[in-house]
Amino acid sequence: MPTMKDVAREAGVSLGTVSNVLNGLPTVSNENREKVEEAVRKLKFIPNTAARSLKTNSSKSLGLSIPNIGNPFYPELARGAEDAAQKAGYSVFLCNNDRNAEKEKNYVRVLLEKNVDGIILVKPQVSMEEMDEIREKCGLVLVDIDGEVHESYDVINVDDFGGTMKGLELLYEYGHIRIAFISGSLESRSSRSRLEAYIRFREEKSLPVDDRFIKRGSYDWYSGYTCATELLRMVNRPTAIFASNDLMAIGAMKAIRERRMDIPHDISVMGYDDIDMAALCSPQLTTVRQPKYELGQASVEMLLKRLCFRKAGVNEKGEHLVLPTDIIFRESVGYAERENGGENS
Amino acid sequence: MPTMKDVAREAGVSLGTVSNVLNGLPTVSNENREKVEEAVRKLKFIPNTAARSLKTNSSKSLGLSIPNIGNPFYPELARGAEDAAQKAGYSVFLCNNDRNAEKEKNYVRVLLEKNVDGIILVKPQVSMEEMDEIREKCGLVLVDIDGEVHESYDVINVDDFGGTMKGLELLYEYGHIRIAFISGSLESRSSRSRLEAYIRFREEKSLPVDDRFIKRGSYDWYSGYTCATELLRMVNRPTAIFASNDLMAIGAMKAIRERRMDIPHDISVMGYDDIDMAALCSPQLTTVRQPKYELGQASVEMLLKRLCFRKAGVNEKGEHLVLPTDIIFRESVGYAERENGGENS
DNA sequence: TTGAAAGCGATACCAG
DNA sequence: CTGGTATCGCTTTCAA
Repeated sequence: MPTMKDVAREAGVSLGTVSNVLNGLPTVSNENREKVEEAVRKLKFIPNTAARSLKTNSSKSLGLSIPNIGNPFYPELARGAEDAAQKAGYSVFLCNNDRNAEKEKNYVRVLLEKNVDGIILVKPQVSMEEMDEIREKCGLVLVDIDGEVHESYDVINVDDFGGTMKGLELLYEYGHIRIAFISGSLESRSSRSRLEAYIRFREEKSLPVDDRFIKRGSYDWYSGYTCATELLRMVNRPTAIFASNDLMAIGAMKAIRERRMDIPHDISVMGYDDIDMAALCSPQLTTVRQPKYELGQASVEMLLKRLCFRKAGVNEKGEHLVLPTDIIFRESVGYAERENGGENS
Repeated sequence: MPTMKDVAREAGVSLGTVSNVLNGLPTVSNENREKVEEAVRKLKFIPNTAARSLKTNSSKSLGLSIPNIGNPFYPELARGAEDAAQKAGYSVFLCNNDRNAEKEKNYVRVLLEKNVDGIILVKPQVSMEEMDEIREKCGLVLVDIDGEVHESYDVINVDDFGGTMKGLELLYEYGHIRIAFISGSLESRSSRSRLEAYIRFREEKSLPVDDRFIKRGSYDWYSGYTCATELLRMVNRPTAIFASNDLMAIGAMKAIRERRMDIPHDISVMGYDDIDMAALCSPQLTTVRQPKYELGQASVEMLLKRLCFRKAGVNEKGEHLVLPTDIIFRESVGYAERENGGENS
């Protein structure tokens, strides 16, 4: 492996000059620049990032910790992050923690050892103290956090409350009153926000809240399947099911089809996320779209901004971003049957 | 950020001793060991990998280049790779190249700069010369390669030919003769193997090869959809469709349903890969399972083995592994209608 | 504009 | 068993 020294020798200039050329400093004569570039090509020189990193104390790499790469939501987010990072000359370590706090902690440690310049924690599970420790060593951006956090932190969330409201509003416009809600595991803020929106919505519309219409799943398709099965067995069953994510909505549709009911004629289904599968299943799923790619992109951009501040020594206060959602109307939502229309009167 | 020097001072020992403790060398007195460990804890010391990497010329990290993280096949592979790497104390850089040769080349460069110990190229597009250059600098494992490659390379493929044969055999056992085949883009070895298997199968069973039954898709669901649409418009349409991947099979099912036909009663569909979605769609897709997770795992293990050889200076010849496939029988395949049974006689 | 030299933080060798 | 020290490849003063 040729080093800069070899390049310098080959080009007949000094080490410093090679460095200046490589870093694009204008303070090099054209003649020397060409000689160096020539030598670089000839030797197939590749700079050693470890050495640079050691000297500059910056590795030009970021860490991205996500809960579950098996959920199609996250690869999309990761791709957004990766693209944004690459554009800025950074690489990213993708860490899949399987929603396991231990694993997450472990990865953080590894990332810190790798000397990453910053870390993005999606659905972080580490404690406040640990976050503070991380921030002492590198930049930190929190995505989809549970609970409140000091305003000095950089945070990005998606507007779960608003998105759920919009989704429920759509069902309401289609005449649905008996709307069931399949929630995700309530440990996470986003799950709670969605559930809160459901409850608030019923209050605002003065609809009775029947607790039997609220089911608790765990974001995998099978839990959607079982929750829906219970819902369908009720004597006065719902005319619409709002699931907290698409995977559960798809599981619910499966349960519905197995009971030989038609979607959306007999019952409407609405999901959340807009994963690829939502457009692929049949009927195609009407859903609340989360800006997945943009989320990844925005977190990296926010992190990069933070790194600038840190380098400049400014202690800019934390940014708090909330990304909006859209409704994607497809086939799985239709008008409620008349017979159910008067339920509430 | 505390360094080993700080730890040494805090513990009242020398730098060398700290290093020995950190690396678990037995040549340290218990007393000193404890003093050092105490100091490490107190200072929250985290070793700097860049420095270590510079000295040892090993970064304890690997690069994994995949074609498309949006295809659910690859996250699964990536997870297998990551788990195996982590177990051995390695981290992995995930690089998504969007099936773009330029991007892939770029990533290879970045990985080399990062001083990764090895690179796994899935569906590599780089030239032979470039591969050789990579091998000069670090370990290299090729997964799912196109065409032949020198036997000194480490290669892992999945048994596409055999898997396709098994799948077609199943359809045959269910009485299907008029089997259509939707291929992927033929630039890749795996696609070609699957198509070759189809042709061979027809020869072996002495079935006529009707070229209109062979469609060429591009591995995304929409191409499966359009190919199937054409197939269904034929006067003497197929009784079964074998798609080269699940995404296309699912697209095909969509086309079939839109024509109000029943699966598998009117037509059977078979996929390839066994992505999560295959169990989720309805009817559930019968498919040829690829060992995705195992593929990632095996590539890392092979790479690690190669790294051992390299370190030891041995030039062990390349390993060539072919992973087997399974048939996953679900709902989308059924018996062919009698009327078609005699087609071939 | 260029070159020489001092480190960055760890490892590993060798003398004690 | 321990401590001192050269070294990895690069960046970054500082003098020439």
